[in-house]
Amino acid sequence: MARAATTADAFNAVAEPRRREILDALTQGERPVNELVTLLGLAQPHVSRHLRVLREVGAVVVREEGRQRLYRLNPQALKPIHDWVASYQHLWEERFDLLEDVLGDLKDEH
Amino acid sequence: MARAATTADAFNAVAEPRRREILDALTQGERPVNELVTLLGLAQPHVSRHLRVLREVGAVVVREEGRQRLYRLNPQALKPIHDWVASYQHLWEERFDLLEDVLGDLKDEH
DNA sequence: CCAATGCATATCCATATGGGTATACAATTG
DNA sequence: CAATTGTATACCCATATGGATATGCATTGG
Repeated sequence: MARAATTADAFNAVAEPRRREILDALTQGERPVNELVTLLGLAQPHVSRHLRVLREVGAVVVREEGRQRLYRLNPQALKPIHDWVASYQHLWEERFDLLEDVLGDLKDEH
Repeated sequence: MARAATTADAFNAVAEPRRREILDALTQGERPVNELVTLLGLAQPHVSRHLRVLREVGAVVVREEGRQRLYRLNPQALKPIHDWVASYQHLWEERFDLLEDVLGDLKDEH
């Protein structure tokens, strides 16, 4: 049951490096599958499958144009990830605050 | 080759819902394994394994105290994820800008 | 209408992984 | 020292999944 039914989840979709590459490529704008194949250096069927996963979690949207399928980024799908990680942000930033406090104390001692 | 050698990667560690639960629980502070077992309602071996994955990507740190192992959150490990998603943030916020523009235009027409 | 092009899907193989259960171990307690 | 407690590991099983390759389809060009 490797990663139970988590597939349809943005976190999982983005856990795959290739899929992040695809999303990164799409920040430049809409692209046909073929272009992504060239960019990623992957076999076309693989790219199509990754795109399918991304589609299923809503991270990309397709548009048909002739025999091409133009994929476009749908950034909103990444918001849940952002929200989750953002709730941890203050935790690693507190470190800085603590460090600054310590440095401040050291200064005061002189 | 399911998710090739990605295991030692924060994105992958966090793709598992249970592991996010563990991290969420640790935001309250250091906790022994047993407590996490109770909190998650998972078998102890599973919790230990999830903790191992989290340890391997540096998301948690262990401290031995008697026969207990106290796990503590290491939020810095999540920063790469935050950085990556953050680079998409302006993309979904632009939507709001666009919407506001449209609303503004509608207003101007009246 | 036939060949070519652009994609999606199906199938096969190998492997990573999650849950279950048993077990090994170290530290603590009596 | 024996029993108990807290964890980590080892195994087994089922399944999700990534890459490879073949193939099915629809659109387009000659």
